[in-house]
Amino acid sequence: MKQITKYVIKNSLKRIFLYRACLVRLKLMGVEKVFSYTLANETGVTSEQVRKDFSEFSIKGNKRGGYEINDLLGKMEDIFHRNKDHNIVLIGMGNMGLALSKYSKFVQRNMNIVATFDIDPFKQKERSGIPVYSMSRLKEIIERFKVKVAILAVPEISAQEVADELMRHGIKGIVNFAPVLLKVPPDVVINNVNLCDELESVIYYVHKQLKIDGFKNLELLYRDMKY
Amino acid sequence: MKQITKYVIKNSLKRIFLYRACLVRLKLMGVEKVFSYTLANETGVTSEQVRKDFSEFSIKGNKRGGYEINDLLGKMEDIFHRNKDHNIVLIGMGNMGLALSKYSKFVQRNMNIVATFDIDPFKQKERSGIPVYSMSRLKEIIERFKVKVAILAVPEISAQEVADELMRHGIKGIVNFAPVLLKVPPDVVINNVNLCDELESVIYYVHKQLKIDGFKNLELLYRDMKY
DNA sequence: GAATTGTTGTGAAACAAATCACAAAATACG
DNA sequence: CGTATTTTGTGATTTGTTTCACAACAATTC
Ligand SMILES: NC(=O)c1ccc[n+]([C@@H]2O[C@H](COP(=O)([O-])OP(=O)(O)OC[C@H]3O[C@@H](n4cnc5c(N)ncnc54)[C@H](O)[C@@H]3O)[C@@H](O)[C@H]2O)c1
Ligand SMILES: NC(=O)c1ccc[n+]([C@@H]2O[C@H](COP(=O)([O-])OP(=O)(O)OC[C@H]3O[C@@H](n4cnc5c(N)ncnc54)[C@H](O)[C@@H]3O)[C@@H](O)[C@H]2O)c1
Repeated sequence: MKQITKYVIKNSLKRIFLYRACLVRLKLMGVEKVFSYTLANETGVTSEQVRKDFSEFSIKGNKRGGYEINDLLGKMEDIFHRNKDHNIVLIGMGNMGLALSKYSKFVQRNMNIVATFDIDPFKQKERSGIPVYSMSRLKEIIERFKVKVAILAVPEISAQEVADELMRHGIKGIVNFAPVLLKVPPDVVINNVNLCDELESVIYYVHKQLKIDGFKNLELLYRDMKY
Repeated sequence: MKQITKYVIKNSLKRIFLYRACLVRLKLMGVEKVFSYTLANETGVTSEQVRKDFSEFSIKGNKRGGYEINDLLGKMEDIFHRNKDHNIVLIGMGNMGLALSKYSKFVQRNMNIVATFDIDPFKQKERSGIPVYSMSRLKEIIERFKVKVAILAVPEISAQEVADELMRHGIKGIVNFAPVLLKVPPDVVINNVNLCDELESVIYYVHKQLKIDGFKNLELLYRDMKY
């Protein structure tokens, strides 16, 4: 049965991403050990939060000694299955698809866009090193590269239809840039990225602050801000 | 004092966005009234949640009669300050910036990218109808158009420096695509969009599901999914 | 090697969000 | 007009998350 299953990324997981980015930076700077409050300062959370998050993912440090950055990063690689490569397909080579296909950070994190697809024959040529195929080759490529995750950058109107096809071929996770809620069975993970909403919510909070500043009522403001 | 102030968009606000998108669709289909459970079904939440959210934003319906779609949309326009236009600047006309500058949905929602900026002289010409200026004209444009919100699509390394400049000229909200935590005073709203993390977390949840499926342990799975 | 210091790890407490349960209101129907 | 039905709105309850407080422990000092 297909239904709407919005996927909400847990805050603790989001924070783990922050810690990792921070650890990578510290490591580059030659640092070898961190304390929970170091990470806390760098990422804008509290040190208890850091330790609680680590405990959720069963990461242990040494009392008084803090955490070994290498150990931590190793643990996190395990958590995120980063020890192996992940093959991704990207559907829709329009403005957004093209930008994403050129984004080097994906590869740096072992996420390889192995192929991209578009319905438009004019777009079906190699672009920035990654092949652009016609939709008819979707099944073949997904199977060949054992792809489980797709990026969907097609127009709103086609998104559900394309998602259905992806799932027929075994895709289990979709990052969806189209501003629609896809209907999928509960075992498929959908992560909706809605950039209009992201921009609009900043406008919302900026306006709220401007208004509140006028009233000198800071309490309300901080209730909606999290560190 | 500059510090890290991550901005977390409230879940209730995110849901209001969902409701609105749904209402717009229903209106196009000629529907005039909705019940909380209609919206709930369409957006994958519960009907109590819909009503609680509405009550948070002091939206009232009529008992038995449900809600008038036009009323609701009007209320929401107020909430999001959509009755007036919002001028936005975009810094960094690389891959991502170019895609964003061409995105028509921003304009449809009264968010106008009035100008874009890039440090690279080769990029400083008109592109897809929007002017691309050199950074030296930032102050002038921000003041002329009373811009309060910016989109930041410059490389990681320059992000903080550019953010500082934006804030010097009065910018109060930033949608930041660079994978760094910007240090800003607490009255500035930062919304970090980290697409690597978004993709990686889908991989994370997909893997978790695959593993859990093997164990036929669904309980754990659903604890991390929210509707 | 005992006392001191600094840091982790985690139960308990406080806080926040979602769900439940139902009274109140509006409408429909006999 | 009164009874049944439907849906809202919201207190009460449950569930989830963050912060607090401190015991446990490792390292350091004397
Ligand atoms: N451009 C942006 O900055 C931006 C920002 C946020 C969200 N989005 C969303 O991302 C999606 C893509 O946006 P865009 O600006 O790249 O649009 P676009 O029109 O430039 O690109 C869409 C691409 O999808 C292809 N396509 C259409 N139907 C298809 C199908 N059935 N199968 C395969 N390919 C198909 C088209 O040929 C085109 O190349 C849209 O849903 C849009 O709302 C875009
Ligand atoms: N391309 C993507 O799909 C993608 C996805 C997610 C995040 N991002 C992030 O978005 C940002 C931009 O990515 P991109 O792929 O467009 O990179 P890019 O290199 O294509 O574009 C960056 C642009 O910023 C300009 N620039 C550099 N320094 C500047 C400065 N000090 N002031 C003004 N302009 C400056 C450059 O001239 C260039 O045009 C990066 O931080 C990247 O990590 C990109």
